[in-house]
Amino acid sequence: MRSNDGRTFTETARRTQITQAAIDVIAEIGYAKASIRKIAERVGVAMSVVLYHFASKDELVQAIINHAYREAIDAIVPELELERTAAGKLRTYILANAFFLRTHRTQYAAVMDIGMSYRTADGDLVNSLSIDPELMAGFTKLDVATILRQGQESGEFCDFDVERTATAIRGAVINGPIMEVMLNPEFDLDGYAEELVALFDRATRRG
Amino acid sequence: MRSNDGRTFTETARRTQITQAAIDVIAEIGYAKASIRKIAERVGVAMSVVLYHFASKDELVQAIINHAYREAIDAIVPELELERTAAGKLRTYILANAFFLRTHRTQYAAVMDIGMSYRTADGDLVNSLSIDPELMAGFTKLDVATILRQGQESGEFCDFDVERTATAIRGAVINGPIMEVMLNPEFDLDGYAEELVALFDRATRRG
Amino acid sequence: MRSNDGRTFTETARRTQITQAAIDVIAEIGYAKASIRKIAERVGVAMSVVLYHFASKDELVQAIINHAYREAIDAIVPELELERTAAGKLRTYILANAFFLRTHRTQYAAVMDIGMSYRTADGDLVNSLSIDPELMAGFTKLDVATILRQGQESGEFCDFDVERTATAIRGAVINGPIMEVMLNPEFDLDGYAEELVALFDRATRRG
Amino acid sequence: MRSNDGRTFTETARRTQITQAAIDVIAEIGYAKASIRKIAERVGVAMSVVLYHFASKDELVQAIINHAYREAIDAIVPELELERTAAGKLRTYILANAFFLRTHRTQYAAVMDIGMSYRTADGDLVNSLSIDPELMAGFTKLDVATILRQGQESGEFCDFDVERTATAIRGAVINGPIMEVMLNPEFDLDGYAEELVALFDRATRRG
DNA sequence: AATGAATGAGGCTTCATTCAT
DNA sequence: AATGAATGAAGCCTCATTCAT
Repeated sequence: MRSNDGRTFTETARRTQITQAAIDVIAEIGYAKASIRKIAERVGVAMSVVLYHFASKDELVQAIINHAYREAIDAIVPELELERTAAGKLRTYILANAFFLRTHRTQYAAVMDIGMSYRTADGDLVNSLSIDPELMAGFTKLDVATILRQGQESGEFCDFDVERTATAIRGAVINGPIMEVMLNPEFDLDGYAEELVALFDRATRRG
Repeated sequence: MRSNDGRTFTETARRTQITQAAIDVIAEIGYAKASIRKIAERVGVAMSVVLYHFASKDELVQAIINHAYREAIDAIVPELELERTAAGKLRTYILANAFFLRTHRTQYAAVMDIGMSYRTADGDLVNSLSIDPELMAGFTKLDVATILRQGQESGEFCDFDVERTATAIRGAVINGPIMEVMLNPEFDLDGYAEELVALFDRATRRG
Repeated sequence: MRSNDGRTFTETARRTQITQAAIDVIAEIGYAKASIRKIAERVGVAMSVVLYHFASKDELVQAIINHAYREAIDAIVPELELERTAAGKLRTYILANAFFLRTHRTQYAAVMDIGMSYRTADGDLVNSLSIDPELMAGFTKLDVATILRQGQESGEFCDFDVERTATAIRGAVINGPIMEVMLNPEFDLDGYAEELVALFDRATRRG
Repeated sequence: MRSNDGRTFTETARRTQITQAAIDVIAEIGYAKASIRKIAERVGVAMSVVLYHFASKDELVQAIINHAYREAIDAIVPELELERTAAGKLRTYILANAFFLRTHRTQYAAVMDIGMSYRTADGDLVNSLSIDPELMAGFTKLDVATILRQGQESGEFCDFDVERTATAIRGAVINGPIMEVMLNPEFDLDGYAEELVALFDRATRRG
């Protein structure tokens, strides 16, 4: 019996299960120490089972990344599309990211860790890992630069460099709190998000 | 002939040399693949020389962190102390950090990588690594929260939560561009810094 | 419907198909790397199909050997039987072997590779693999020693030790060119065979 | 304390010891099953010791090949150089090879096995393994084609194709008996060699 | 102060084989 | 007749660390 991708139902289930376990393990002990053996132990199967379902550790990492991106897109993009104004979208972008980060802490941590640690055999960084192309479409909709551009075109936002400001927002909305949360799990993400909404409203609104 | 810490000059020189080599290697191939042997090769000595000077890899990592922090403090704190106003200090904080990041890219990359990857044998994160206590003093002076607090007390800055805003600024000034620079070495840090100065001026100034 | 050995036609066909695929794969990547999975992929079936038809890898190897020997016997023995004189048989032995080697290069390569590489779990060499007894009869007819003996009895050949000379001829006719052909696929087997015919004629003829 | 090649005496001794053990193990159980672990066990050290002295299994294989070739050259070439006539050299070539094969059975077997079994990661055969260039000189002197050419030029030998006849001689002198000896360790190599001397004398001499 | 040698633990991966369907 | 899933054993290799010199 086969589902899509030419994969059995069992196969799909196992892959998901392993991917989730991998995320948990990486979040807990870090990518560097998250061996295939430990991931298998978390699932409760032999190590070779993991390699039966994922041809290599690289392929598992890729699955994790795709899984995480897909969930983020599924959680955040619909929220964004409820908003009409750029200001509303920016506000939602910040709040939805914070909410997602709070509810998917381990996933975020795992992806960030992979992002810093993972290198191919050649030593290249992770963006060489091919992201599932169909994700790319949704991915673009997650891009805050698009929101900023819309806001400038509509006259809602004041004058600033879109790309650079987008980097700044990503830094404040994503990269900063990730670190914070890793070091201090008590960090109040929702309060932080509200502060950010106000901050970037002051920083972007016209007049 | 002995310098401080009961270390001879030679000893101190070798330690610095090894620390630098380690930083370069980590920045180049990532912490995960930066073995003691490769670091030793970069210096041009036998692997055991590294372990002669650093009792364990943990101790070397600690030295790297202290080295990096010390250089950052030495580079940025004096700049900050030239400024009187909180707005001036915030501006300088942003610009000096950007300049330091540009001139110490490998160091930054190495520290970030360690920050995400490094765990003690127990699985604890890197902040469990004891930071040289004498650094702590200077370290506090690097804290942007202090600047923000001063600005609110002096009435230069508008009303916002100091700690949260500090996290946001660190995210935009440090965490964000680090990622950006690692993935795209051409990223224009100076232009980015100028944009940030304007952005956070709009976001923090009273009125 | 059953053919001999209590095997259905389908069964026999699959076995032949798998045996052939195995030969090709072994010739291509070597016995050491020719895993059951790769052989199954060549056939286009699941790995377990191979083990459904051959109880173990040992059994598959045995089938390969028998298959190869049978083909060699079928190709060469009839040629030999057309000849009456020992000299004619020797000549034919050399030419037919060369022709067979040229047209069954992969098979030869596979069998040679197995001959050197294959050991049972106990470490024993391949001749411990039971050769299909019915092959033995034909096999004897392939033996050059028989030809030499006939030639000495008939007075065609001069005086030499039969067994030793047979080993020499096999070395020059089979073992040598196999190596040569593996390392240099352009090697002109037919020209070589003609040279051998002349050489062993000079070496064996009376007077 | 260092000997040539920038290697310690201990290092050189260990390398030799490991190379010898590897040859024995390969001859005994075949290259395919001769794992680094088993070789280490034969020496009586930990597996990682082997990899401390040889960066990879490839490097060990290369050392084995070079070792075997060097010994063959050292044993046979001086014998050849004592002879003046081509016929004498051919006779010596055959006898010296047989003697060497008898006294270095395991080495021969190991090299042959590697020759058939060894593939690089790309699947290429062993001649891609770089042979120590300084060996090449002596190696050429081992080539029977050179002897045949000399014999034709001097008029000792009759007319035949040099390259093809050389292949035939190698087949009868080396490849054939190797197989024979592997399958039947009692095979009388010296008797065989004498037969070969006579055989190839008949086959090559003028008139 | 430096270093060569050795080692055990662990990492990823391949493989033949078993079993339920 | 075929196959997907699972698995343990083994393979090569990297690494931090210890020790004698």
